[in-house]
Amino acid sequence: MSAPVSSKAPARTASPEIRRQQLIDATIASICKFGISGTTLNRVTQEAGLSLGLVNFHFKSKDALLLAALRYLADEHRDLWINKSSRGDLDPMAKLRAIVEAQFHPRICNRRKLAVWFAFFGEKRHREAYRKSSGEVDLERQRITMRLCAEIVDEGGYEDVAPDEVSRTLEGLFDGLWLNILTYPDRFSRQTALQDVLGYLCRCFPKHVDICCEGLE
Amino acid sequence: MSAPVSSKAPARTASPEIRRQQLIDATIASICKFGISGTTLNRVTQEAGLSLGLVNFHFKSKDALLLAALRYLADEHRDLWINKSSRGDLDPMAKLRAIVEAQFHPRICNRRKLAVWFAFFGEKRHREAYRKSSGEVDLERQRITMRLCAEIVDEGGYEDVAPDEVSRTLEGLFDGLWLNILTYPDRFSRQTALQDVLGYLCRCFPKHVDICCEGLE
DNA sequence: AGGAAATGATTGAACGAACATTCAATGGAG
DNA sequence: CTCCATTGAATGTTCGTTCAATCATTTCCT
Repeated sequence: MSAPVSSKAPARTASPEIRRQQLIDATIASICKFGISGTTLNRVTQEAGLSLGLVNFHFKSKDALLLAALRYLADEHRDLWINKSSRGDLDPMAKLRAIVEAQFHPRICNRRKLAVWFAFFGEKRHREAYRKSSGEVDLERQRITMRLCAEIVDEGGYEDVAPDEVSRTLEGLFDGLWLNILTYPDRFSRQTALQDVLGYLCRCFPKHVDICCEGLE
Repeated sequence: MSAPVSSKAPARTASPEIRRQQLIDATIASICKFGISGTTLNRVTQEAGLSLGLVNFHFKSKDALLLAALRYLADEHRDLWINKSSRGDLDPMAKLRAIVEAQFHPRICNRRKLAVWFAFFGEKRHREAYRKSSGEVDLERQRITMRLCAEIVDEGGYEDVAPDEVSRTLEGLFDGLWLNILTYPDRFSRQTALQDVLGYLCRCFPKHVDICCEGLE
């Protein structure tokens, strides 16, 4: 009856890993609602149901907590496309499409998480923290899309397509459509964004149209 | 000799209009360096060479100052394309190109001002202020590009081009390329951005290629 | 196994720095 | 003299960080 290890026992004390994740989740929720400057340690710990002092125990400082939240999102995003884009059984266009779909996957592309990305983009100080922490992921993705485009150009003999131009355009589309989904959700959605990016790729690589545009509309 | 109205007289007192513009300029400079949350009234007035109390005299509050700075940028931006896009002597593609060129005009597309845009995008509270203050400008531009695309489609008989898709893609490219220019200036520049957007339009409207891509590369 | 020390996790009050805003006093122009 | 612009010290609030005290769990000894 007084079983202490019951399934619903809230566990007064828990492992650092669990507490760190709880705090990261609460930080993401708080940044979405109040922005980085409005995210106080009081709010984060309240959202997590923990006490104020825990943040500086499990993290060194507020900045360290913010960076941990950013790193968590960056890793979650990268995991979504890095596997498919290196699988040997997929052709270049399928890999490229996998990267695009990862960009607008519901787990990544939702108001809660988009708000965090743009919170870091919004101030020079945090933007530089972002570059140091996750800039390599962006560069890696751009390099991969550029290489995939080069392979597709070879396959299809697209002489008028410059892989570096396409890769830059894709990077621009990813961020810009994210921002518009966040700011104008009534005009931009995950679905229209996916359609627009794949539509662009269809114009670049029309002979691959059956691959890149299947299942749309 | 003791001329009081000399050219270099710093003018201890000035008209509200001048003071307001001084404070707006200083605010833009401060937001670029320190972000919105790092923009204190002390820093703004110090940057402007004025005293602390002047802000709440010429503006109601810090928020009102921020909104005035945003409105100033939005108007400056809109002025750059609204005229050309409604001139009767230009064909649709020339108008469309004028809008694209305004987006990456040096007066608009520089680190100082891009930083302010994304400062407002970075937090829910400021993002909503942006929507109320400048959201209509974005909607207006998207409507115009959509209408221009429809006219170009009629001209060229482009049956496979959907104007709403192109207008959404352009909006995405504008914001996303801005962000990448701000974050990765070594990989993205005004020049490459202009080239990439016009390159996209060339793929949509290949029969207008001579118009939209002239003078590039 | 029983219990006591040791280790680790948790709490929230207290502190000092930074901030927006107020306002009484001062300055200068007309 | 009157009115408007200007000044900057003072005020009250908010926030990150610290830390001594408390609680829970593990370890180790008998």
